[in-house]
Parts: sequence; C-alpha cells; structure tokens
Amino acid sequence: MSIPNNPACQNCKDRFTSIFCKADHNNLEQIDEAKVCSAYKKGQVIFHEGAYPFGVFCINDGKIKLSHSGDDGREQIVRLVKAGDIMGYKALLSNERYTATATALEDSSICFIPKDLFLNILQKDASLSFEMMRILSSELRKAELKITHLAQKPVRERLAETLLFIRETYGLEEDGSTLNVRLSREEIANLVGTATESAIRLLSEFKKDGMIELDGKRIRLLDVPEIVRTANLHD
Amino acid sequence: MSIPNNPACQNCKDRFTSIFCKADHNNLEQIDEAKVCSAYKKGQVIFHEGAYPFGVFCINDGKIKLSHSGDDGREQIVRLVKAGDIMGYKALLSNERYTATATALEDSSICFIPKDLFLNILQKDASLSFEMMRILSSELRKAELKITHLAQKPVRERLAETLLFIRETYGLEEDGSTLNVRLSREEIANLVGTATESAIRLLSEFKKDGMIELDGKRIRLLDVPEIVRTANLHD
DNA sequence: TTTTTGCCTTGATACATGTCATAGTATCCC
DNA sequence: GGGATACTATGACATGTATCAAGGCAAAAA
Repeated sequence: MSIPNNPACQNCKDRFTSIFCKADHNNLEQIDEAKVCSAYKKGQVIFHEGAYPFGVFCINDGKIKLSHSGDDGREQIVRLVKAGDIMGYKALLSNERYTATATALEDSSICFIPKDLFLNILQKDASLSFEMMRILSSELRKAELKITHLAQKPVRERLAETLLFIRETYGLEEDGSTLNVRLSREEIANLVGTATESAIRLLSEFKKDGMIELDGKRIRLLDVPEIVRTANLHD
Repeated sequence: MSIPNNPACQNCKDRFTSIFCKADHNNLEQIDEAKVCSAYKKGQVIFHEGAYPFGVFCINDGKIKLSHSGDDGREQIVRLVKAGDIMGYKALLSNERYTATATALEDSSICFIPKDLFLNILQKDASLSFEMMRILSSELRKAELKITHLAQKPVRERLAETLLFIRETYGLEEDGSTLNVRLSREEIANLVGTATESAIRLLSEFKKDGMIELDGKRIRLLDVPEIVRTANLHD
C-alpha cells in the first residue's frame, strides 16, 4: 500500500505555511512523534468515502483530489489539495464517516496524525483551533460560491473559472504559463460539473480563441485577462 | 429599523439546543450582558452581502434565509436559519466581508453578540470553539453534497430533495404534513437552483402525482416515501 | 366596490448541454 | 515491439431547462 518514510515535521518544507505553523512548539513535537508518513503512488486512494476516520492527513508533498461519487457513479471533485494542506478533518470533527474519497493526482508523501492526538491538541491549543476555524470558514465560503455558480452560470464560464482556480491552487510551471498539474479531461469536467465531452469541446473552443494552448494534459494559459472575462467574475 | 427587547439568554427557549449550550456558564453571562436583541419584520434585511461584520447573530425566534446574489442579480439561497442557530460567524472567523445577505422570512427576534466578545470567548472556551468547528464541518459537508447534486441531478430530483430539506429544517405544522414555513415560488426556485417557472411546473406535477398538495404558499407533503424516491437519495 | 400590484400558472419556443456513436491518438504493459 | 487499454476528439441527436409572453388569481390599497 504505502512506503513509510518519516521526515521530521521540522524538516517539512511546508510547516511554515500549514495550519501547524500556528501550533504551540510543544504540541508540534508531540505530533512529530506520533505521526506516520507514507508515500502514495499516483492514482492511489488515501481514504474512501464511507470509511471511518482515524486521524487527519497532512500533505508533505504532492497533489490530491477530494471527490464525491454521485448516485450514477460519476464523480464530483470538491477540493484540490496541495502540499501544506490537511485533509480528513471534516469527518473527524463532525464525527462522521468520510463524505469524500481522496485520490493522489501524482506521487505524494503524506503524513497521518492520529485522531486522539489531533483532537486532544485542538482542545488545548486555542490558536491552532482558531486556525482550524479559519480554514473551515474559508472552505465553506468557497463551497457556497461554487453552489451559486453551479446554479447560475453556464458551463463555458465555469470552465474558465475552473482554469483560474487550478492556477490559483497549484500555480504555474517555470515557463510562467503552464498549469502545474496534469488532469484528465474527465477530471476537469468533474471539477466543473459537466460532461467530459462538453469540457473537451469548450477547451477546444478556448484554444481556437487563443486563450489557451493544449498539449495532451498540458494546459497553457495564454490570455489570462480573456479567461477572466470569460469566467465573468465580479463578485 | 428594529425594536430592541432584551430577553435574558437564560430565558431563551433555544439555549439548550444552540451552540451556547456548550459554553461555560461564566461566558454565557458575559454574552448575556453584552448582547442586544432586536425584532425584525418579515422581509427585513439583517445584514448585507459585502458589508463588514461586527458580531454574530443568534436567532431567538423566527426564520431567516441566507442568500448570495449572482452576477445577473438572481439570488441563490445557501442556507435556511432557524431559532437557536447562529449566523454571520463565517465572515467573522475568516475576517472578511459578508458573502451572503440575511433576510427575515417572517417576523423574527434576533440577538447580536459583538465581535470582540465572541472571538475572545472563543479563544478561552475550548468546548465552545469545538462546537463551532462541528457546526462549520457540518455546514461544509452539506454544502459539498449540494455541489454534487447541483452538478449531477436533474431539477426534478433536486426539488424533491429541497422539499425534504425544508421539512428537516423547519419541521411540519400541527397537522403533521404542512411545511412550517411560507416561501414564494421564486424562493423555492432559488433554493433548488432553477428558474421560477420550472419550480412551479414541477410542483404542479408533484401535485398531479399526489405527492403534495398546494394551497398558496402552503405546501402539504402527502406522500413522503414517494418524494424520497423522487429525490433519488442514497448517498 | 374597483383598481392596483404582486405573485402564480401555463403555453410556446429556443438553446445549451447531456448522451450516444465512432474514430483517432496516446499510453501502458507483457 | 505490438496489442490492449484508456483517453481524447468530433459529429449527430435528443431533451431538459431557461426564457419569453400572456393571462389568471388573490391580497392589498384606494
């Protein structure tokens, strides 16, 4: 399943940007001792919708998608996770089973922090729990915005918005224009909330209009202002 | 604007079910002293999207809708609030402006708790902040489910689901079948995420199929199992 | 009462988007 | 390398839904 390799949290390159940068030094050491770090291959599932949570996951390196699977089996991607982010906290906090499945989008290194320890520290460390609330609020804000856009915006606008969202989340490669992640057309569609064919067709249109360039799963954003205009963002 | 009347939190009929039932008695007294309770008329706006938050609101009595207004001005209702619930915490916690507008669905009595006090107590009171995290997690879970359904389910199923959601939130009247809230067709549509005419048409169909009965804004759920089946719920 | 106003309802129509089918293309793996 | 598998692409088509338009009904105002 996963190859253990345990870098210290002190060495974790994202410890300054992650939620744990807010944590008390003391607590951080406890986490460091108890955590288990594992390597996951691209496509591997970290946790499954419906399973019971035993802790939270902290991304050391890599990219993860969190997705619901609808009745008909089609997946809806609800979040993209990057290094420094944590995941699995929602189920833990509401004491329910996972409502989403976490799948590695590329080879990733992920730390696991046991439930009891995490909840325990959360009780003691006010600034950590405040940071947790901030994260939850921010996720909720994004989710509500997405609800509004799904209900009101056409697919074309949502696709443009999604491209910008991917850029915001994973950034660009060294060339300054290529999205720094490889997603299948189906995954893009499941992020937008549309059929794969529709996503493909619209991506082709964007390309024809000179907004983007396509090279397999490589997507280059050529004309960001025009993409912003297409996304019709002003709220 | 609003008629002040200040019942003690001790008398608040929902203090046992609200978030504050978790709070320390000491802190509850502080809140009781600082809070300001006001009456709002049906249709009145409690806070506006884009405004800066100065505190949280706790519903003493009444019903509120929280809605985003999309680019084209159409509203999307993102949450229904009832007595005992709090609102406005998201903006406060993430230190941003309100992303939604709160409007009274009926005459309501609402307490206002100043920002500083609330955040202060949240820092000190671990069990209150844990409850806050639980609420946020639960809201986030609901929002993500709604995203999946908006993306994947047809309007007919979503409407059935919405009827069940309203029942869950506001309950039924004494007759045991009438939804205990009066919403316009437009509001129902904005909850479902569809056009008003579509909502009306489908409600008529539901009526013709014997699932519901319509009497103005009164909606009676006659055949709940069939509504559940129509909503196609099994996730 | 009559008028006004705001909602509700229904029909006709157009369009966006999903679905199905087919073929081309890359990718993986033995 | 070659065959299998998965992904991408495009066309044809069906249909769910939004939009536009017009009329009905009921509550509120004059």
